[in-house]
Amino acid sequence: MQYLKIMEAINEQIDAGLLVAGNKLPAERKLAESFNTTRVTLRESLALLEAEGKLYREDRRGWFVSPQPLRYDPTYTTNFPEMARQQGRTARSELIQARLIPASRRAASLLKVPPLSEVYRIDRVRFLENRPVVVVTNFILPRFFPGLLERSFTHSLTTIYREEYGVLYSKTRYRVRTTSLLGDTAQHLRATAGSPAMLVERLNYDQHGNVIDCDLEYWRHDAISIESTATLD
Amino acid sequence: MQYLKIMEAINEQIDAGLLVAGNKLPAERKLAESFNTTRVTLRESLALLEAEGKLYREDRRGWFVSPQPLRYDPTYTTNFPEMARQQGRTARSELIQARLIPASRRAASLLKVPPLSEVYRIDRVRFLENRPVVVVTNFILPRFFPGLLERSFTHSLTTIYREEYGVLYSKTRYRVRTTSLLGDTAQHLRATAGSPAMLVERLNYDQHGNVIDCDLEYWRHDAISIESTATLD
DNA sequence: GAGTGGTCTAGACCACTTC
DNA sequence: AAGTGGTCTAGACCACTCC
Repeated sequence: MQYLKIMEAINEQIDAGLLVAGNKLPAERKLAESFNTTRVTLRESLALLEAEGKLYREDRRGWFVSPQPLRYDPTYTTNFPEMARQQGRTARSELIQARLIPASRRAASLLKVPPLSEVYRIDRVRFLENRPVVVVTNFILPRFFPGLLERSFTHSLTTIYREEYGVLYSKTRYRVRTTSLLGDTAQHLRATAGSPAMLVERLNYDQHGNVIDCDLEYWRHDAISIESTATLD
Repeated sequence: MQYLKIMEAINEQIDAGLLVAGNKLPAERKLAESFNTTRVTLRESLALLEAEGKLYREDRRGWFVSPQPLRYDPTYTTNFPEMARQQGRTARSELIQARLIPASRRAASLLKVPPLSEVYRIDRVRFLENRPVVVVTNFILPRFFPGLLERSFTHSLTTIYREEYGVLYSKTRYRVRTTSLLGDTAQHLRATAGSPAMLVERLNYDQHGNVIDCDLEYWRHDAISIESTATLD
């Protein structure tokens, strides 16, 4: 069980601060040599550290030490840059696309509309300290937001909802699962296909109890820690 | 990218119902041969399906198709067997140990007591349909539950709290992260060291607002889907 | 006892990043 | 142009499970 020993050795170097958050590790061949093993075995150790959220990979670019995860409370409406700012982080979003499309099967089932109904779809990538950490896809019911696509998306969606349409989030239903990154989602996050990820799905209601939109969030799983408080009955 | 194609092929067989939840896959060598590749590449595909939660591994026993995940709402106090029953699942718990010990660093920090304060520690494994899916460790403040260890643990902790000590859960603070299974935890779950996992930490308060206990739950990550509803302000 | 999964070796080629 | 990570091959041995 070499690979466990190598994992522990690298782990200790991280905890001791010899490997700093955000920094790149030496090349795999060099690491393999310094641990006196082959690349295959070394990569097993690295994959383990990736699973634990201590390291992450950028496709073809190498291995990096994971920064602290962002604490994410699904019961808050706070927009993303604001949430990041409260934790002393630097955040920004990039729009991938915003279009009117026939709802995907998953979106239709969440929004409880017939399959292929037209909905707005907005895709964005969000960055923490210039690292892409989450791809967010919103599916939005057009009847509550006529002309939404003509707006600019420089403000957060919640702000546009509130200020231009008088719509407030009042309730959210969320689900969290682990999955892996594939295709475009992986690419936007600079991840290798198959990297472990966290999927957060949310279904949002307005102040009148109507379902207004849902979102699918694919997170680099080391970048997020889901935290919340609940009052029980 | 053979391994993606193999992954898709196996995925389709699962979706088509050719591979049934809970069933074992053919031996790795046979699968490798039938996909005309080597074991190393095949195992990459299997690991990917494991990351997605479609397959799971039992250490040295082979690969199995994952059953539906249990929907887990951290804001409910419902005990585990009851929660499973409501979803038509068969559940049981096994006690690993129950002792009075000096609090670990993590437990002391969560419970906000000095390091090495004495606390009860109760470890249990929980099964769904005879598959071990989660190792739960409770750290309990003894001053609220004198003589707790003399009780039998045939009932759920929440029941003992309520009926024998008049203590009710009123608030819970929870945190969800991905991690990997190591050491004893892995063994209790029949998992290979390094298997992906979901860590749920909870800090529980009684009806007077006192912290009474905390728990660390290491889940086979394919066995759980965290779902909840929140009302926003 | 046969077969299986866990682990490891020692290479190779390619496409991409980086300089 | 050099170096790197992504992917793949073709083996091997051991400890364990299962019959």
